[in-house]
Formats: sequence, structure tokens, C-alpha cells
Amino acid sequence: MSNNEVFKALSDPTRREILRLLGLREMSAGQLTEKFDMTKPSMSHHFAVLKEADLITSRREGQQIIYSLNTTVVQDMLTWMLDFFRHDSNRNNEP
Amino acid sequence: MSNNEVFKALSDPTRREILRLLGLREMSAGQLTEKFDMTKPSMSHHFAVLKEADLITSRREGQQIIYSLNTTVVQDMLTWMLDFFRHDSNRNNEP
DNA sequence: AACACAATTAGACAGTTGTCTAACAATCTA
DNA sequence: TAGATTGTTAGACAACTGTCTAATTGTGTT
Repeated sequence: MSNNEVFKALSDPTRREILRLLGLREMSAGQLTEKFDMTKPSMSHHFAVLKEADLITSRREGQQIIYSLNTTVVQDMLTWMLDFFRHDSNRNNEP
Repeated sequence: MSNNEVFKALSDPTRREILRLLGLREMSAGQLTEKFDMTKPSMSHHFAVLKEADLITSRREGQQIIYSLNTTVVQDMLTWMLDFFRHDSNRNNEP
């Protein structure tokens, strides 16, 4: 996972909504697609970007592909972000 | 500030580095530009995107424009993100 | 006023992105 | 095996993005 890929993945509203939904529960490609006004190939593209960034994982279950949030990477990213902006809260009393 | 503008702004590595530098101390456009292998107009464009997203503020001091991190908005964004991914840590024992 | 300095704006251009339709692949069931 | 279901891959295309050079704006200095 590269940081840049993660940020690129997060830069699209559709993909952020996919992540939000997967934060609630894992879902099949079809279930996710139902929630958006978009064709299946377009959604499939977004899944691929999120997978490339390692933000989600997938497994096949019969005819369906089940997507899940990659908890570890999401946590890592949040930690990284907090560290990145750590200086906000105290940049006046630290060297 | 729209969430989308913030994420778009964060999707570029140069802009993230600008934010990181401004997290350390406020700097003039020229000082920031020195840190990158890029022309002034290109940097100016990045400043504009960051300002549009309300992630930085600027003030004129003589001939120079001084840029600073917008602490409030950065904090808000981090809070929003943490809330967004809140379900990560406990999505197996919550409804 | 004339010039230098710091920075932005305007406009062009190649590369990337998000979306679509059409075609293909994998799995299940009759 | 044929057909239905679920999903991805291929390819096209308009819109957006990041970069550059050239021109412009605003400020200070002589």
C-alpha cells in the first residue's frame, strides 16, 4: 500500500461512500451497486481502485464477490494522518 | 469548506507536503517554493487549491504572501475522518 | 517615474480519471 | 449442456488535473 494510492482512492465521493457502507457491514458487489445510481462496470472500477489501495478486501462466495473493509489499513491510515497533523495542536509551544 | 474539496486537495503529494511544512511553521510562498522542484506558477496553483479547501490561510506582508495552516479546519477534518471510520474497531459487536 | 522583486493569472497541453456500452468470465441450476 | 445470474474486462470519450511559459499585478526602492 502506498500512501498516495490511499489518498487518491479517498478523493472520490463514491468510493468514500462505499467505504462508509462497508464500515457498517460487508456486502456483495451487487448489494453495493444497488445503493448507487451507476452502472456495474463503473462500480467495479471503484472496487478495483479501493482494492489496489488495500482499503478493501474481497472473497468469492458462489456467484457473488463479497467486499469488506480492510480494518488494518484504515487504522494505519488514520494513525498516519493524526501523526501528519500532530503539530496543529501544539505548534506554538514546541520547537 | 466542502468535504470533497478537502479530499481533492489532499489527493496530491505536493499539497500534502505543503501542509506538512506549514504544520511546522508558517512560510511565505517563496520559501515554500524553494522546497520543491517546481515553478512558482505551479506552486501558486497548489496554494489556491489548498485555500479553496480552506486548509490554509494567507496574508500579505509587504511583497510576500505568508501562508499558514488553518488549524481549525484540519482538526475538523481529522475528527470527521475518525468518526467516518469509527465502526472499524467495533463493527462486530455493534448493531 | 523607473526598476526590481514576489507572487498570481491566463492560456496551452499532455496525462489521468470517471463514466458508459459491449463483450467476456465464472458460477449455479434446470 | 443451455440459460440465468453475478461480476469483471476492454475500449472509447469527455472532463479534470498538474505542469509549463508568458504576461500581469502589487509592493518597495532608488
